[in-house]
Amino acid sequence: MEKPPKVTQREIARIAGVSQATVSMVLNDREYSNVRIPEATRERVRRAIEQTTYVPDPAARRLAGLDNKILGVFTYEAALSRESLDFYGPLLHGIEQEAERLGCDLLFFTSSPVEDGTRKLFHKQTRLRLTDGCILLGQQMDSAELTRLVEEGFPFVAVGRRDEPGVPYVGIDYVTLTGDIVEQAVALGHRRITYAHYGRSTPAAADRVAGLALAAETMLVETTLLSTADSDLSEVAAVIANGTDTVVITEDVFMAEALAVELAEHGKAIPEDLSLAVLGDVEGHSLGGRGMTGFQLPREQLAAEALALLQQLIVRNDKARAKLELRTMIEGSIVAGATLAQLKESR
Amino acid sequence: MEKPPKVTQREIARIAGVSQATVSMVLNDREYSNVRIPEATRERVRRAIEQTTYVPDPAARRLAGLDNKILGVFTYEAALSRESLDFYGPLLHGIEQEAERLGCDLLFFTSSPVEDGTRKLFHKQTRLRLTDGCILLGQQMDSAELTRLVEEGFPFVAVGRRDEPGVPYVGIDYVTLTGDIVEQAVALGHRRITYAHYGRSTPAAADRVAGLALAAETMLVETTLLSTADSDLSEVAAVIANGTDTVVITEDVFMAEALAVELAEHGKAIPEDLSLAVLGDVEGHSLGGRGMTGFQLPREQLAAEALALLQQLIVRNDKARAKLELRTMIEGSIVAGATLAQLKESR
DNA sequence: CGGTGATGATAATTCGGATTATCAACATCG
DNA sequence: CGATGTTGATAATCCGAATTATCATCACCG
Repeated sequence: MEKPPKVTQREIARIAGVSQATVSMVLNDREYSNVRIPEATRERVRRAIEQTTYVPDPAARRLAGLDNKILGVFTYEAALSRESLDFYGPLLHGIEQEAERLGCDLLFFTSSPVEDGTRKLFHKQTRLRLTDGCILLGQQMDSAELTRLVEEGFPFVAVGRRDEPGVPYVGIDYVTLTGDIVEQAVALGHRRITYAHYGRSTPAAADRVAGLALAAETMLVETTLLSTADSDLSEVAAVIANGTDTVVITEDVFMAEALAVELAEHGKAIPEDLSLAVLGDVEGHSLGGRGMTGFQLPREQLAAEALALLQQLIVRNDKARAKLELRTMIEGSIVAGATLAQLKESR
Repeated sequence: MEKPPKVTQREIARIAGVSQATVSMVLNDREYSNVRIPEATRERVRRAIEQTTYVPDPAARRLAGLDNKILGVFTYEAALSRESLDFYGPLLHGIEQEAERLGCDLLFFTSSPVEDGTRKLFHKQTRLRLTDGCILLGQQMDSAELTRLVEEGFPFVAVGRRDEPGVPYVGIDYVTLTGDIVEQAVALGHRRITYAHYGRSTPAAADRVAGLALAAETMLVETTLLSTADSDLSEVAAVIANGTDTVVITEDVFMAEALAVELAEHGKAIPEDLSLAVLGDVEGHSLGGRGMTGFQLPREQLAAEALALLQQLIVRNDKARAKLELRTMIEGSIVAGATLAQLKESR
């Protein structure tokens, strides 16, 4: 009751009548330069281990330079709260599944200190180095931190496209998806589109704007950009209601829902008076019983691929690593929905 | 680009012109037996650290016997899948919040091998020892593993009441809650109750049965127990429909929903023909627009208290630890709902 | 019988940081 | 002036496992 004397290799060695080094070699089943251990001895060691409750100390293994089979999961804000789970849930699920497949444990950096509303990856007591590598999730990634990770050669993968050079990532191709939505709007007769967005400067947000601009140019569509960073949502709604654009595209489903309410107050019904599409995942959301037009994003796959890439970065040596494709874009798909409708001739 | 030579205390020492030992002592701001370090030297070391990107290696710290500020989270099945999240979500949220408060990271043992459908805590490569202590979640806890943890003196806390001696836990008082439900039924005129359960042998399941028995005896109520382990749900429904009991209590909300469907086929409406109550959390669930009668369980608080207790087990020395209350029961509350109704006189 | 390999296994070292045991240098006291 | 502190800081160890350097032993060969 008083002493839980932990079992070490030394203890195993004593029992089996061999040296600690022998125990280590049997355990890892390795053949070093000129070391040979006959089956008889190996067996003796194995039996000694079975007699006890020996488990290798992961800290010691790590210190000695071995893999730990621990992958870090860093989120720039709390990931497990009810609200965050909407976004992080599928990602975490994908990560958990893939980690299970790889035989890795997951370390969540919940202790990271919060500065300016976002967690800092590097701090005086970061347990980052305990992991073999790390997955980064969140919109608020800090460029300086990413760059430092690259410089230090620490294995990591960002979920979401990033601009910083050398940063490995797996992202979603919003440019193409956005183009597809515009194409659909055009096919339904629309020529004037308003994009209501948050005015964020993340790569994903930039890609949507870029996709929109590209599609507008190709398909001769006029676009109006309204940012809720400049004016609040009711103002945005007023501008739309008084304008002549026939389609409203929003950055995500939450803005779509809020905007629809505002527009209704201006007497604009969707999709009768105005079509609506969302440049984000719309699964499980609907507007007045109508399915929303938007994206279906393979978040679980996204996360799983990120983890798989991370694993590759960890296990491959430098040469093999150089050949890896560090940046992957994944295709999402369009959810037709019913909020983007044929343009009425009546105009 | 080729060499990320990690910064160690030795390197800091070289820069500051002191010994590694001095660096360590400055970092931990400790005063050993007869060691004194003047402010001037401390400052020199601190500046050297600021010049570099030094961060202590957690593996080395751990090996040297210090706290790691890492708490383990062990679940007996995958916790982050969409279905599991129903149950684990609030618990994990509570854990995350409390961990953040305590400044601890969380290690999820996703690599634990699955045997007989449930994960094993102990295996040849368990990273358990990397953590300062561990939280156990899930219905399927393995008695042998719990006992071994107790024997080894490893700090841990189970979420949910356990029978094994010496196991610290934080659980929900199902006995009292169940009694309250019965009391309510009696107040509404009911005297004959059927309890439909899964026939599990977990402590929580046993507590519900015990609470029911206790209440039945006190309040002179007749109870019938039906287990879906013995017969399937439609049979259970048939027995209930043909019987004379006026209240059905189910073990959880899922069984309640399924049973309600079956009962409807027998022409029994709830609560007109039969009252229904659930011995589990009913938040967010309803039956044909009617709120369910059942429990509201403070899952987040439960998890947070478990983590707080774990932290106490870790930081206190043996003596102080002996005085700790290792077993805590938390009170949930009753959700009145509308599926448990006044008994019609017409009988 | 001395030399040369192959065998089997161990002692010694490393990893990075914490802690203990020791020591040098200088001050103070009687 | 020598004994005794006091200050300041270092060398040496330890933690547990991985790996390298070395060393016995015995067999076989010429």
